[in-house]
Order: sequence, then C-alpha cells, then structure tokens
Amino acid sequence: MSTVHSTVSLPRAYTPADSEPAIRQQWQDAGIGHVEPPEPDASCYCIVIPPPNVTSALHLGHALNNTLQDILVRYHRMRGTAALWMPGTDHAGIATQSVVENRLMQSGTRRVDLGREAFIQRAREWKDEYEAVILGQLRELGASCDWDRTRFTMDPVCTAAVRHAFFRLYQDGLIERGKRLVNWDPVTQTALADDEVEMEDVAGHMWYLRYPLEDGDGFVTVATTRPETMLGDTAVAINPADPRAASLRGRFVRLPIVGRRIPIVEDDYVVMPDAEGDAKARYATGFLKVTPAHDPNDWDIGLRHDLDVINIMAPDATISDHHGWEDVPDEARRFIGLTREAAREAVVAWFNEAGLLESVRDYSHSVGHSYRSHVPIEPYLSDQWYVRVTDERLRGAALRALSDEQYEGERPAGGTEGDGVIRFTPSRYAKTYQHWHENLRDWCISRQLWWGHRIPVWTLDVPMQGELPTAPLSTPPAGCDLPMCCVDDAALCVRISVDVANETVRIMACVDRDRPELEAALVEAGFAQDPDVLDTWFSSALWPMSTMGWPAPEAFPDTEGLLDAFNPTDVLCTAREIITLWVSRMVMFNRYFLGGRVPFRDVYIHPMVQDGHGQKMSKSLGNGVDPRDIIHSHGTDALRLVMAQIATSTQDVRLGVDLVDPHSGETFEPEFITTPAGHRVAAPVQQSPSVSGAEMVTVYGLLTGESPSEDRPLAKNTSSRFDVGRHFANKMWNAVRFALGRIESPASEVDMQSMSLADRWMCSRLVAAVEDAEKALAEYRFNHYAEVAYDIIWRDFCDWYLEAIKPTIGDDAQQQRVLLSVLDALLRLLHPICPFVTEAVWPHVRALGDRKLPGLDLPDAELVASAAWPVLSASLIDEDAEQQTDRLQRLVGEVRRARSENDVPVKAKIALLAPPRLEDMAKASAGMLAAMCRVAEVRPRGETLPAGMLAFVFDGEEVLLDLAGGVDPEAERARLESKAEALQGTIKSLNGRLSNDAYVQKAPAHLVDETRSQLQQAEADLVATQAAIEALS
RNA sequence: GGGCGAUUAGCUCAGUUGGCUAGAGCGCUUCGUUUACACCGAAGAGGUCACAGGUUCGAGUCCUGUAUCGCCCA
Repeated sequence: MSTVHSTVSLPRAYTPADSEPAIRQQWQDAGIGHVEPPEPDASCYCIVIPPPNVTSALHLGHALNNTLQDILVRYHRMRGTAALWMPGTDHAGIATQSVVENRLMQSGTRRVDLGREAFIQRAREWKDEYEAVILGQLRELGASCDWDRTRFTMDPVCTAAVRHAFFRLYQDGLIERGKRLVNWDPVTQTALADDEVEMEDVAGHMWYLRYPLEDGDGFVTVATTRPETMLGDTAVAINPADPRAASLRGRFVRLPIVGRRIPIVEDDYVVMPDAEGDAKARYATGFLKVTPAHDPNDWDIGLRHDLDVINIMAPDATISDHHGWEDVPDEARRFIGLTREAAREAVVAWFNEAGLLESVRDYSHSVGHSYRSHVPIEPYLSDQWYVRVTDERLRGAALRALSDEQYEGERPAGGTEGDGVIRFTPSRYAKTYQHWHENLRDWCISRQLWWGHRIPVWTLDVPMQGELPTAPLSTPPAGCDLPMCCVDDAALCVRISVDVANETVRIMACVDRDRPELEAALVEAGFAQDPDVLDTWFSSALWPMSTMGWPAPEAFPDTEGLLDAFNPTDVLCTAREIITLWVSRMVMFNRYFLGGRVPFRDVYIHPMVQDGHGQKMSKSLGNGVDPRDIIHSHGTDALRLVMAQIATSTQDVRLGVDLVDPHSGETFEPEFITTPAGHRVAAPVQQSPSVSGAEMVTVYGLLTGESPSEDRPLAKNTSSRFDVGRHFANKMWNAVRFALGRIESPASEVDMQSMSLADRWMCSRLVAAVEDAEKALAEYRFNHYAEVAYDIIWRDFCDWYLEAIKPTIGDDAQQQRVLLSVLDALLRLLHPICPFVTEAVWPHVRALGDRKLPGLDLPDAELVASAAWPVLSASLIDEDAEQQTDRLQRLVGEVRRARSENDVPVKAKIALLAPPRLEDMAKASAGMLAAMCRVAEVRPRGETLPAGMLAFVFDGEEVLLDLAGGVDPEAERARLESKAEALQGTIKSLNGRLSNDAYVQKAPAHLVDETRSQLQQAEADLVATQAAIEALS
C-alpha cells in the first residue's frame, strides 16, 4: 500500500477557518445564488427572506431560520430548478429609532435637538452599519441568496410599493383616519401596536370609591385600579342581571370632585360580585365606573350607550383641560397639571377626606407596558390612520386562503385564485392564523416617529364658508362607503371632512408614487404632509411583492419578470411570534393587490431557540450566543448541522449556554444565579475552572456594570452542543482522506453483477438514504434529513463500509470506482446542510476521475454547490445484500461482544467454528470478519464440541469461538444460563400472545406470522443454548 | 379567563396513519492509539415513556381527567 502518501494533500484535521473564506469567494465568483426569471414553463422555486431588523447583529434564532432556508434553496437548486432566495433587511421603525435615540442620549442629545432631517441621517448611518453586518453574517453562514437583488424596506423599489399600496387602499376606502383609543406611550409620545405592548404583572391596589346618587338617596360603590381617571367618568354601569339594577334604572349619579351628572347604565360586561368567583369577581362591587376616553372596555361600553367621551389628559399623561375636558369646576382645578401618578394619590386623598373612600385592597393585575420605554401604557384618544383589515376584501381573503383540511369548520366559499392554497407546517399553527383573523380589529398604521415611510397624505384646514358640501364631488369607487369621498386625478385622491364645532373644512389629499409635481403643488397651495410614519409592518406586508418590483417593474429593470415567475413563493420560513403581525398581513395585501394570488403556498414555523433553562435568549439576560463565535470556534457546518438537528416539529429547543474561559480557551459550564425578576443567568463574575485565581466577567456582568479589564477579561458565550457538528465535519473530511489514499486507479467500467457484497449493500443503502432525505425535506422535517445524512455517513459508510472494504480496496479497481462514486453521492446528499466541508473536499474527489455507476447518475460540476442532486435508480436496491449484511453485522456484533466480555486482547486473533449453514457465509466474508472483529480463521464445527471454547447462539445454532486465551467455564456457564432465562421469558410472552385467539384473529396476518417465526427462532436459540451449557459440564 | 403545546435515559431531544426487546447525541464505566479520523474505534450500564382511568388482540402513540411547565390571546 504505497498509496498512503496521497492523503498528504489533506491535513489530518478539518480546520474550517482555513477553507471557508475561499469557498465563499468561489460561490460569489460563480454567482451560484443569482437567478434570472426563466422561461414560463421552467420550474421555479422561491423563498423571500424574513428581513432581519437593522437594529442589531443576527442571533442564533436568525442562524436557525436562515440555515433552514438555505438548506431548502440549495436542495432545490441541485434538483435543477431556478431557485431564488431573495435577501434583504427591514428598517424596523420603532426599534431602530429607539436604538439611535439611545445612542444620541449617551452624548446628551435628544432627537428634537437634531431635527427631523439630521435625525433621519443618523438613523440611516446606523442602518448602513448594521445592514453591512447582517449581510456579512448571512454570507458567513453560507446563505446562497441572490445578493444582486438585495433589498431594504425603505429603498426606492420598496418605497414605490409602499406608496402605491397606500394610495390604492386610500382610494378604495380601506384606509381611514379615526379617533380611537390607542396604546399610548406617554414618554416617547407615540402610539404602539397591540403587539408592542408587554403585559407585566403589577402589585397594585383596588380602590373602592363612593359615588352619591343624584337624588341624595345613598350612593353606589365603584371598584377601580385607576382612581385618577374618574375625572373623565361619563357613566356608572351595572349588570342588568344584578338584582339592584331594577331600582337604579334611569337614575343618575353626581360625580364627586367634578360634579358631573352621569347616568347609570346597564351592560352585561360588568362583572357581578362573587366571593367565590374568579379574581375579578372577588374584588367586584357590581358597579363599574365608565371612562370611555381612558379605557378600551369603557370605550366599547360608551359606544353601546352613546356616552360622552371626555379626555382628561395631555399627551404626556398629565391631567389637562386642554384636550377635551371642559366642565372643570374650581374644586378640580388643583388636579390640572399633575402626573397621572400624583393625580392618583390626590384623588384618593380627596375621597378619603370627603369620607367617600370605602376601602383599599391589595390587588395584583396585568398592566400593559411600553416595550420601548417600559412605562405603563395609557389608553389614549387620538387621531390615527387605520387600515380596515376587518373588511371582507382583506380579512375574508386571508381566511379563504387557508387550505380546506386546515380550516376549522366550513371554509367560506370563494372561488378566486389563491383560495385554499396556504398550508401551515406544523398544521396546528393554522388555528393561530384562523383565530387571529376571526377576532381581528382594524390595524392602526400611524406611528409618531421620524424613521419610516412618511404617510403620503397632505392636509389643509380651511374656514367653512357658506353652504356645506352635501354630496361627493365625484363618484366614489366601488366599495368605498366613506362620506365626502372624491376622486380627481388617477394619482390623487382627495377627501373632505367637516368639523362643525370649529367651523372648518379639512381637505386631505393622498398622492400616488412617482408624482413629485403633485406633492409640490399641494405644498404650494398650503397643504402640509402628515408628520407621522407608517407602522413597519406595512412595508413588511408588501415584501413578497415589493422585492419583485411591484407595482412598476419597468421603473426598476432588474426586477422585470420576477413577479410572474416567483410570486407566489414556495414557502415562508419563520418563527411563530409573527404569524399575526406579518404572515397575515402579507396574505391580505398580496391577495388584494394581485387578484387573489397568495404570497406563498407553505408556511413553515420553526422552533424557538432557548437557553439551558428554557428562557428566551435575550440581550438583557446576556444569555445569547453569537453565531459568529460558533462559526469561529466550531465552523459554519457545525453550526448548520446542529440547527438542522434541532428543527423538530414538536417543541422549542433548549441549548445550554457555556462560557469560553479567556485565560485558557476551554469551554465550561458557568455558575448561575437568579435575578430579582426570577431569571437564571450566569453570575456576573466567574472563576476560571483551570487557571487558579483567575477571574472573568460574563456578558450579564457587563450589563450589570462590571467592567472587564486585562486581569478580568470578558468571557464569550458558547455552547458545547455544537461539538457534535464539528466532529461530524471532521469525520466527513477524514473519510475523504481515507478514500484519497486508497483510490489509485478506479475502473472505468463497473460490472454490477460482480460487485462485492459490501459494495452492493452500500449502494442499496444510498438509495434509501436519498429517498428518505427527499421525503423529509418535502415535509420540512429538517431534523430527519440531518439524521439520515449523519447516519449514512457515519454509521453505514465510515463504521461499516470503509472498514469492510479495507482488505480489498487496494487491489480492486472496480471497488475503487464504487467507493469514489458513493463518496461523491454522499457529498451531494450532505451539501445542503454542510456546504463548506463538502465544497472543501470536492476538488479532491473530482480529481480522481469519473464518478458514475449504472443506476447512479452524477453529472460532473465545478462546484458541489452547482452539482446535481444524486439520482439513483431502483435497480441499485439489493434486498439480498441488505439481508446478508444484516446477518453479518449481527455475527460481528456477537463476536465483538464475546471478545469484549472475555477480555480478549484486541490484537489476539481468534477462530470461528461455524455450523454448516453459517460456514459458507462466514468463509465468503472471511476478509470482512478479519477486518471487523479479527476472526483469523473460519473452521467447520464438528459434531463433538471441543472444550475450552466460547459458545454463543446465532440464528438458532451454536457457534464456537476459539479464543486462544481460553474461557473461564464458570463465567461462561453463568452467561449462558442468564441467556437461557431471557429466552424463556421471550418464549413465554410470545406464546401468550399466540394463545390469545383475539390476537390471532384480529391482528394483521403478517404480524401473526412474524410472531410465530420469532417463537420458532427463540425456541431454537434456547435448545442451542442448553446444549452449550451441557457441553460445559 | 380562553386557546395551543410540552412532560420519554443523568442532560438535550427523536419516536410519521396504534404493532417485535422504546432510539440518538452528550455524559458515565471498561478496553483499545490497527497505516482516514482520539474531533477516533469497540463493548457496557442507564427508561414503571408525568400521574389516574378508558378504548383496543395490542397504547409512548388514541380518548377523558389530574398535576407541573411553556407560549399566544384577552
């Protein structure tokens, strides 16, 4: 074997960092991700990336999300379809503005100090910085996106889509301005979407306030957690089922402090008092103060009973008489200007002094907080823009898009394109989607921010003159039932509303995309653009269209043809937390603007990555793992393999977070502490596990004010979970090294008839593995695909096949050809998961010559990334080889166990004494037996059994091993007797099953037959075992 | 309060229409550096499948209830 020298071309161990950068460059040079729209009938595959927020670098959740997408895209590309993966990033309005403001505040600058233009410039600089980081990370991960088509939700292409979508919706009456209660953040003074509100449990109080009845005949007691809002009360409500309701019907209450006369109304929303009931009922009095301007439920009650709405607060949540509160008596003057917290104390004190405070009880409840400023949300009445998503054209379309089998109940009939197309994987998320739409509320899309798409509406208020317009200036479009709607230019939509109280007429003009002259004309005429920007999800909702050039591909020639070829996309791959925020809205918009077409056919929801304690990885806990660190310490393939392995359909995955000791480089499990909020985190300072006395600061330590120093450096987070991936890539690498050393002159032709058992078996296994992988991917079972690839490479190929062919490969040109071909196919099979190591060894394997077998098609390619997925013919399936190998593997297992249990030295050669039925097989596989378990000799077993041998039972026959060193007869007897006992147990259980008539009659015949043959086998094994025991004595 | 999900080996998780002795990786024990790989190989220990009922010839798998944990919505 002089060929060993050729392994020299590969180092002993795979070091990812040595080859990954060059491989990325190769992919980029070859443009593997770039796709042009193909001919109409060609097969297409498309995924749009969930655009990461430009707020910060990508975390492990992104690594998971994007690894899975890349696996799909690489697989479909290898299958020969035009596979487009559209990359890009999201401007993330609130989140980005927030991080930029925080950075400014570090130097004491507020955004208002900078002004709008300068602030947007700062935000743009932040975006440029993080966009580069994110795109770099995606490339590092190996993401084979079409980088030429990289988009950003605020770039000109996407902006055109946002402008036109807004215009169309405005024109069609689906966007309107409305006074509504919003989730108001009084610190940042902006409205928040429902999902931007974080619920927190707060230990507060329930105050019991007495409101005197107007006629002086006693009082009612209301219970409230927010006494300060009573200044805006416009009713007291009671449940109509309450026995006290009848006597109070039609009566009034005189509101303390304010003196307002407010009605008692009956509404079944009111919880009746019940000492045994739920938390709310135990604290209830049966009387509810109703403050429509400051509570969403009260708002609804107000609508039902036509109550006054009195706003008593300014936008900063201080008590104010400038925002709708007019009946302010002198008694209430002293509350004006107080913060809501101070007002609460003052109001309670007033009631106490007036003898109207009945009692106070401790009360824990859930209060919405701003995810941005972390102060309690104030339900606040303000003017906002809404999309009427509850309209049948939007919500109905989204519901009808769901596939029949995933729709709960009868799916509404539709009959337009796209109906019944969307399927969720796992299917249970279809329910989340459906329930969300069934309880949908209109979508507030305006945000009081500077960073985002500015609302394209220009407004002018003019004094009312003469007669009010009583009819639309022109006919509104179909479906638009808004008053005073008029249409002018095809790119201009004007609406007029009348404010009778202030005697003004408001003219609002919405302008379509690409009409700067209209905008200028409006400004010239004194119109001012709305200062607000759109909710980020408005532009995200258009992502599958905007990235493909809608509505004006001719204006952006790079995008021409994309929409027709690639929308609908094939699958949206995302986390479940944005099913409502994003998935739903993409479906509504795509269907609305593209004639019912859905944005994607499949929605795959992947699990969440948690830390070792089941907590979400978050910046504030310092428990996140940076994918770049794993790429550097373990290699990208290791990261990707583990990501694929954990992508199971049932549950979220815990990934224990370890530390890297900066003193020694070793990985260790940190000491954990519990934070005041109850989270498990790494203690701020840790001892080095191996360098005595040395300390380090953790990421959590950094957050709590520890500053790293030269003596006490920062310790990076990592996870030993990725070791398995590193080991696997190294295994693949070394299998190739082995092959390079043995494949000297592969045969140019292969005669399948004369292939060895091992070769036939390996090819047969390969067929099964490729089939399994294809099936797994079709069902989005990434973990199964990873398992299939892992097992065939490590268990079948390395552990068995390579060991089995060691004795013969050197002199067998045909076998060399088989090895080479199988290796090539395995690299293709593995490539979508581990693109780097497969690409790194590819040129070496390619250099060895043709790789093709009858029934195995492997067209050559420069790069494995652009190679074809292996196509195997069923003719390679070899049941006989699989059965024989299975038998041989069991025999090897028995021999190995016998050797191990009897402490036979590894180098000691032993002889196998086989009964006739086994002898042929053993002799035919003598080389393999020698290689796998050091059986040096196979001899026939005579009728008389020689002493001093070890016996075991194989397929009902007694086999002997001549172990050279001899056998301890007592240990041997004990082993055989325990074996016999186990067999007796098996026989008893099988007999029991077969003597059960119901089993024999009802179970499928093949199972019953199987049971019978098992019984036969066990009985034969028992006889042979007992014979062996007798032979011992 | 409503909805969804989870509970399987010391740890992290598989287990596809119910069907042989419930699997993997890590960790642990023992042995081994044989010329692909110690990021390796061989052997082994370790599970009343949360609990209680039910359906069935047969339940980790289906149904009901209980407990605990998680997420979403109110």
